[in-house]
Amino acid sequence: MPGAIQSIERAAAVLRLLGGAGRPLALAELAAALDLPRPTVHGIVRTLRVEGLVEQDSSTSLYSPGPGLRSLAEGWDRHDLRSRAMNWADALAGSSGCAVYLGVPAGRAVSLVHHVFRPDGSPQRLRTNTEQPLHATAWGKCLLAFAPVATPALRDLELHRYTRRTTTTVTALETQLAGARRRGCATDVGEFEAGIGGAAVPLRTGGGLAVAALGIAGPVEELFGAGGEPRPRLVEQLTAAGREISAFLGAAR
Amino acid sequence: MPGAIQSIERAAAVLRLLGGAGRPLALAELAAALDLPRPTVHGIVRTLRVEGLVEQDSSTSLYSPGPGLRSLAEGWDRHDLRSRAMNWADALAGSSGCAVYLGVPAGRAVSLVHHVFRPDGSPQRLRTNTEQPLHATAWGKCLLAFAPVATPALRDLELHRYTRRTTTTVTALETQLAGARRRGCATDVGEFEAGIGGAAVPLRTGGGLAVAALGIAGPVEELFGAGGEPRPRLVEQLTAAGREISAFLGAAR
DNA sequence: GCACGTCGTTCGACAATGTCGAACGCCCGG
DNA sequence: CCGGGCGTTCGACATTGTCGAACGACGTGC
Repeated sequence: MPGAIQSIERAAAVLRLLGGAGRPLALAELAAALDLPRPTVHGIVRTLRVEGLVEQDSSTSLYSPGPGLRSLAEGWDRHDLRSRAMNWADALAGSSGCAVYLGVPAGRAVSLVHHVFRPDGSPQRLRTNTEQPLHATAWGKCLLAFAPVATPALRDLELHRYTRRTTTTVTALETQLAGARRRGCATDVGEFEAGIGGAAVPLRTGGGLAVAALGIAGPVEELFGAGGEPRPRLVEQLTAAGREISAFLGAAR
Repeated sequence: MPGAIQSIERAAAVLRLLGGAGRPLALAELAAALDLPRPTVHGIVRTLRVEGLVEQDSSTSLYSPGPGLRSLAEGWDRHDLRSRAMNWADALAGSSGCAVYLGVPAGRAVSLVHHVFRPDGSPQRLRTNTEQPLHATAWGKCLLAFAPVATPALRDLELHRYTRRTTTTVTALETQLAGARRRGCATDVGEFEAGIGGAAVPLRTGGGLAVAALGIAGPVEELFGAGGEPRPRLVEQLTAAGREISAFLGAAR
């Protein structure tokens, strides 16, 4: 099919028009400039609006370039992400009673961009801006499972042993990741620090692309039930927070 | 059709993936991440490459975000445009023997971002960063003709009279613009300064969107033949330069 | 050096999919 | 109150994108 895809060409033209004209444009203007019927253009801008690449003023109904364009060009940077997720992260710490971490991929490791202390007043060390292994933490495994293109291939990881429970073989790690994908949530049962476990869910931007992991951490016996499964109440709170942050990052209102 | 357009959604997802992964990606990686057949993804990236939103390394054939993404998000700013067009503008002045201007839309006027003196050594005043009327200069009319969304509607212009030949009615201006569109080149026969004429062609970015006008200026009798038509040799040089700059700004390849 | 795997790419048939005429409700100016 | 503009929805049609199959090139491990 050596030919360009029509609708994508047209969508690009719409974006260029909106960016080039320094002011919000009406649908009819776009349609006239592109020499296309209004319903056709409307379908395109509706899609772009859902993707967050175009905004529509709710009162004038004029269209202008959306915030997603910038993030398309530059990706999400860590500070951006942190400031947007902070409110939910704090609330999650309060409701779950756990420490909360926000991790993004950084080469062969996961970098923690945010850390909320567990709200019980116990002594804790701030872990912001530290790096942790991908294969031994809930947030690391979460990124491996849901953001495969932003993380190294499994066979390129050094599966260093941190505790007795650390996973050190590729195949075992793969089955864990498959389970995490199925469940929508990755876990760590004391694999990095003995006795300290965690659970993490992906944060996704507009297109469903995972860009970060939101995790909670605490004593293993507090996070996990007898069967080794994470406690449903916590998983629910975690996934709910993840969904909300994703919805906020993601374009779709 | 209250549903998103599939191919545009997918294209956006591709762009996000390429932007999110900090490294060039292989086609197969994209296909795997999107869970789509490789030919399907190939069609999408081919289109995006033509649009300049994606680049493909010719040796590794890996895909990465293209330069057009940035210009999508920010449009072309005047300094950018100037630096990119300068080489050709200087050469055009040399070969044509005329002064060369580069104009961009600025509200109800055309703003001159670059000015090359005519190479005959005659005394001239630098016009960079001055504004001139849209309706009375070749570059202004060029923008009106080819960049209608970035310029005001004709009826919102004040058609002020500068010389005896200035066009001061909307209908006359419209027929001139139609002629310019047909010819691909707008002209000015001493309508702003008596005896000084000009000709201008649009500069287009990736999608064919006109963002600036490239013009030459000189004595009317030098630029125009007896019939009032611009001299073919000059028009040819001008359009050739415009094509080359557009190709450089433009995405393709 | 052969066979194999994987890559990016092309071809082509099918049907899913986007396109666009017609029509709706809405707001504004006459 | 009407006429004309807007953004938006509906729906039938056929255009158009999708994807299985296949090709040539490249690199690898028997």
